[in-house]
Amino acid sequence: MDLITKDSAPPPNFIRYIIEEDQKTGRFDGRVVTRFPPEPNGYLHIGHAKSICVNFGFAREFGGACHLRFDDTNPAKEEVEYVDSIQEDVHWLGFDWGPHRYFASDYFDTLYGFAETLIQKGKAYVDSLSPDQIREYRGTLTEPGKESPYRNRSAAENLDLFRRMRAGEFADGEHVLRAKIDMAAPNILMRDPTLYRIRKTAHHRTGEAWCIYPLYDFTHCISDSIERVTHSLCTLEFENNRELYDWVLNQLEIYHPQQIEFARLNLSYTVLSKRKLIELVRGGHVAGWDDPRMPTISGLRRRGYTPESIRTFCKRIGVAKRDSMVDIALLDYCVREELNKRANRVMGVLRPLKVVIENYPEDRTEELEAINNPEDPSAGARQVPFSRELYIERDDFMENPPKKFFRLAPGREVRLRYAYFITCTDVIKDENGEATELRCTYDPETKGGDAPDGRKVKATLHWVSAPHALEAEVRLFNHLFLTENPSAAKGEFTDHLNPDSLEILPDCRLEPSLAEAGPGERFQFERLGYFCVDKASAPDLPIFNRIVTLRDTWAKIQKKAQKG
RNA sequence: UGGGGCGUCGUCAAGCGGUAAGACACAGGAUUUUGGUUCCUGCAUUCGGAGGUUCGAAUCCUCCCGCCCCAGCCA
Repeated sequence: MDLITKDSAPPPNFIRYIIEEDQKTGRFDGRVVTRFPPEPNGYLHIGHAKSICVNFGFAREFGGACHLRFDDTNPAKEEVEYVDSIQEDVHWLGFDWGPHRYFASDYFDTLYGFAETLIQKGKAYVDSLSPDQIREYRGTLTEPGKESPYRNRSAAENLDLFRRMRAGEFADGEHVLRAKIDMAAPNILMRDPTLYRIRKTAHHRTGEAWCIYPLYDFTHCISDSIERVTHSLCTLEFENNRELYDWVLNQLEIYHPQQIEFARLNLSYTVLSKRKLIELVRGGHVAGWDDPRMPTISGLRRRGYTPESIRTFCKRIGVAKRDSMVDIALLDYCVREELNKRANRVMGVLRPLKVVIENYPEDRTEELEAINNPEDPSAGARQVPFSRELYIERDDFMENPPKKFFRLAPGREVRLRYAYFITCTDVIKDENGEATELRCTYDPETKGGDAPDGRKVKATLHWVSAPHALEAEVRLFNHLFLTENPSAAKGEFTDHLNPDSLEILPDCRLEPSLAEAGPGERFQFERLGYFCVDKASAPDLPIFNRIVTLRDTWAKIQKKAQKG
């Protein structure tokens, strides 16, 4: 089912205005070509999802194309593992680049040729300063830099040196190729930026073919040009690079796309920088890139988020130039919204409390009908077994209930969903005074959940028949960080990790129909939240991940009461 | 103190000279065999600040203030 086409039109934003204007004036011959250019040096996260939705979204909206291009110009950091995961994630999100999959490394020959062109035009030179010297010569934010003594080598000498760089005659760092622009430029990026460096490192695609590699500013604009990209959409931190982007293409006098910058996504209670994400993985703070607490696409996928909900989220946050921090509650809302319509309901008890119905026959089992999804009549109904011994949620019983607690308590009558009204008659406790078992009676007249005499109860509880229950492990996830913006907080961002971000409940009891559920299947556990069968789940040890809780008014009331 | 950007509700975000959309969050209420869903209702006399132009300004001008980015042979 392609839900993408059903997505309603996104709200207006400044980039659409630009594209619409270009369409009107016939700029780029009415074409719209965008690109998503990840460097294969890490896993994609929800910040990338925004960029993917923006780029593929505009392409689709205007009947154009969006290229997937791997920006693989730094062999030291890049690996095939990452290109595989990136492709999987983009597809999973629901986007298709069709035949347009490219690698910057495919352009190495062309790039090299353009570099020689620049040299011949006197617009690039081989510099032999050390990295430290280059830094010193660059000047500072307020002081101009000074020119390298090698800046005025002849074109012939530069060409010779550059060819010998390529031939491997020099060691790493001995020479670089630099653009000859202006060492006094107020934009530091224009102070003779480095175009090529020597790196005697094997590349994941080109192997040993090269020992010099082009840098981003030289590669990106030319790659866009080669691919006839029209609108090169990137994040705000590249605003300073635009001047250089334009400079290179102007010197080369080749096709010239327009670079447009928008704000990257920041999400509360998590981090979205590759460096920090890598640190979480390598530091063992999470179980891996696809740990369900991670904001990576693979983490969200394993957790149970749907691609549709992530797309909806990206549409709702909009596209603008303002630095912002989006409330993660909006992401929660987007999944709930979708799963409410799509997920079948089921009953599962996370923290079991035994209940014995004293007046219910010991040898009896009834099959009760339960509706699969009240939001979707076509989802039908199922049978759920009921018997004398049940489990209910510990939180659904209180011996000394406060004012607004409507659930089970001594002497109180409540409804068991789709079953009967029961009344608690006795509480059996352990030596610590902890309730271990409830003795109850049921009213046979209330089968199905309605009392013929019209009497009401204030609560309906979920339950599972003890002898029929499926034992399972359930993993609850909470915010990875305790603070809204860990990157801005004092100390190391890892100081702010939430010690309770993962809670494993090893002894849960679920209704038997769940035995059929396979990895990736999602359900609403009534009154609790949405859950997804984990990829490591097995018949002998079913594992469910909590995607997100249901909205919980009772929890709010409790919190308010606590604050007093 | 150089250059490039950005400042509209708690959080995102429309608005582009005609008198502040929408969403999330939050707060009430109704319906409910999920304290879920759904449904109502409320929530910026004001757009970083101060001046100015105009019949009229969030939108135009001036000055000021605040925040972000740039000194990798990373992207």
